[in-house]
Amino acid sequence: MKLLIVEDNRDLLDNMITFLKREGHICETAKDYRQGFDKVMTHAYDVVLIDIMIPHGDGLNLLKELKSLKPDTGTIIISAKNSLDDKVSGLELGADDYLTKPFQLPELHARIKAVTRRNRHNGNDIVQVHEIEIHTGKREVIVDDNTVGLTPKEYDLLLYFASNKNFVLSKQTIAEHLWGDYVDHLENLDFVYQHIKNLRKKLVAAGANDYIKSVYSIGYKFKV
Amino acid sequence: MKLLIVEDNRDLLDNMITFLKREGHICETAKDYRQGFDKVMTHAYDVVLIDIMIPHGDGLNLLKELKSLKPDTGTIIISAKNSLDDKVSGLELGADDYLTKPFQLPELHARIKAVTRRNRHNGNDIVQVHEIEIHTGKREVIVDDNTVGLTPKEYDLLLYFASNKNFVLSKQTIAEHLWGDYVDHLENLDFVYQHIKNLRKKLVAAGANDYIKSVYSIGYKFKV
DNA sequence: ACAAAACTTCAGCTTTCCTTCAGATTTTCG
DNA sequence: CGAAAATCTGAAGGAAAGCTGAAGTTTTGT
Repeated sequence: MKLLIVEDNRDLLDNMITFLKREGHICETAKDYRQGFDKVMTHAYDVVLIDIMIPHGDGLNLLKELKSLKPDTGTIIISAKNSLDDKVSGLELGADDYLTKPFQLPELHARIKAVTRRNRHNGNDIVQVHEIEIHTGKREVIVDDNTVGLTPKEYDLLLYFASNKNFVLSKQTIAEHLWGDYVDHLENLDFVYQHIKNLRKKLVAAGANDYIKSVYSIGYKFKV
Repeated sequence: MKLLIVEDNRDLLDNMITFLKREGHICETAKDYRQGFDKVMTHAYDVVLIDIMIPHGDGLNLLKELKSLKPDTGTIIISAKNSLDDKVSGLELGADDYLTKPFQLPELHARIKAVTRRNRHNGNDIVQVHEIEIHTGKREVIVDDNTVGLTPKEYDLLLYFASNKNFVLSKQTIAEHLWGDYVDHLENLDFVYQHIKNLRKKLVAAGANDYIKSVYSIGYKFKV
């Protein structure tokens, strides 16, 4: 999952990044309103975490702008104060959840998952494509009652495919979703082949159809 | 899709080209006002990306000239400043969209697609010509509920025809659109015949009429 | 600190697509 | 009608993209 964290407290930011990366997320960061605004306007994230108290403007403003332009982006407000006012205005402005500092990182993670579940998968924990079940809560994939042992990258890849059924995804887009923006500067995206191959092999071995179709010179399509 | 990028920052330009080529687009470039003006006046593009801050003149001027001469060319303004003035004047002068540096390349791509969708296809993702449906998002062509397996060139060719129904397109113009402006220096454009032939054959085999009419000594017309 | 798992790189192989070539067919125009 | 130019066609060669197994590197977990 691709996240943006708008937070100026360096220590907290580092903690969050370390933790969330370990959980398998791609993390981008912004340290103030301006950076946050730029990133938010120019890129798609699954969830944006916004600290209300950030330099150069109000986090609530950023939230408002984000929600008006990209209403289906998940948003979580983070605030130092436990003030009811902030909470109410945050949720009124369209935040999907609200977290008060200090918080436990697993709690944050749980909320991120909950928000995307509500936003992307119609409140459903399980993404199902015919015989393939993706349990997003447990990060587990099941085909015909057998769990398929996927590596993190393979899992992300499958979930990304399943969330974009029947659309052509360029190798570029796929790489960006799984590795982050830095792949733009790479001249070689061949490593994608490996994960496609391994994912295909495991799914087929588990008894699923090979829904991953290659689209010559562009990328792949998860065709159902 | 055929794009022109007017941008003097070499690094940014290279990044954009790499990315957009990977997405299957033909990219032409101009590094200043003069080059941009020449290219724009002498060739046809689906979308022109213009950096406002370019040598030898104002990007907004170029935009104005382009829009007055070829109003249906898609245009996206790129600006380093996050100034409202630029944005307003850019959009007032007829730009179809506006992007602030720094931007993420997928965002750029999304906007290019959005602009052409609005400009060329009446805001529709599906281009339909009688029994032929071109699903631009899925990169899929369907005739009578059967998908037609087209190669990249064939697909581009068909989409180009379908976007220019009933207009005579010269072989030269077609070649420029599919291969880029470098075909100007070629004395032999015979390879176009092949793709026309293959496209015709596949469409007819799928049960469609042969809308591609040859216009002797000129080129072709997609007649509906 | 070690072993296991995951990721990346590399080199060779297969497939798909594009271009070239040579010859046949059609169109135009004197 | 006949010749020249343009177009069409099938087949072959070459180029590019995709696939794969194995080796090397990094990361993870104990």
